[in-house]
Amino acid sequence: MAEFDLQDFLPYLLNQAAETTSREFAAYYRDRYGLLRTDWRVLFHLGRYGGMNAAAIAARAMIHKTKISRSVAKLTAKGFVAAAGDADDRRRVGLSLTARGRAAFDDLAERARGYDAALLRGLPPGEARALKAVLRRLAGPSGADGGRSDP
Amino acid sequence: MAEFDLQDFLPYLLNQAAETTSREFAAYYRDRYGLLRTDWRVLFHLGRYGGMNAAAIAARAMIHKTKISRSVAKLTAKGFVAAAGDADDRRRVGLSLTARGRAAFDDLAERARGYDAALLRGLPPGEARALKAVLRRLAGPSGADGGRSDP
DNA sequence: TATTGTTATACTCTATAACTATA
DNA sequence: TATAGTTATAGAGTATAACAATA
Repeated sequence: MAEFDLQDFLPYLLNQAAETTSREFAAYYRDRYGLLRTDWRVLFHLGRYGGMNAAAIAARAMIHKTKISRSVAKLTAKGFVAAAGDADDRRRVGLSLTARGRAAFDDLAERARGYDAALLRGLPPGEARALKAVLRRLAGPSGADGGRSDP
Repeated sequence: MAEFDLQDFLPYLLNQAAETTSREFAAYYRDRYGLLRTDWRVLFHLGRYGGMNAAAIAARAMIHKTKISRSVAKLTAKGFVAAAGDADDRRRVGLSLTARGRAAFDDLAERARGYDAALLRGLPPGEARALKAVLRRLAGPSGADGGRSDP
């Protein structure tokens, strides 16, 4: 490594790659369904894993509960998500997709899969898997050293 | 690939990895020098490549000129950057680091290098290089297919 | 007292249009 | 007319504190 460049700095590279690769897909769910990033993630979790409450989404998706609260309100207003009271603990709200939400999820999940494949086109399958494994490690609860807690 | 998960979606993985790996370093330049992300990138470019005008930074660093304008104003107010008029074209402003800016750059560049190395600790050097090469390709001016232009 | 979910608030990041002063 | 840089504004993303309702 001769001279250290911004193009050699992993956080910068990751940020640029994340921005570039997100742009087109984000434009799709925005233009087609009026969703923002958190909305799409919440919708995805409910579609992929079935009904759950806000805390469960928060734990699975690493999204703060305040963001989930706002996304759920929006998704409910759009008719994508239905809320049901929990008889055992009335603080909890069971969330699930409506038929319309399910249709949006089916469309978006299929497109996400195709979009992902297109991004990785040209990489041997083994390298693609290795890349994702490294990214999962980097995305884990630590920076260059110690742990971090969800604020 | 059995069931497609958000953890398998490259834009999501990249975003999470970028967030996690940026956090600690961003906290450092924020707490130590009162800088934001764009400020650090502008400072880095001036330190790494020498004096240049705003348009040159914009071209090299993929930062929009409006962001550069604000960062330069801030870096100048902090005494990190000095501006000099261009006799040939008085619209242009030659930017360069002051001694204080140079000291901050030296510190931050060294830390960036060490931070980067720490993030990649555990990866064989060849894999680290391959990772960065893939990220540079993904960060390039295309998403899953066509090109994009700097708005 | 603690937990689930909401509301309020602020800061950061990005995008765009409109402007100025020069050319 | 076109370009270098500035200012204004809005939207999107993130982080925290404080709250109501319930446990």
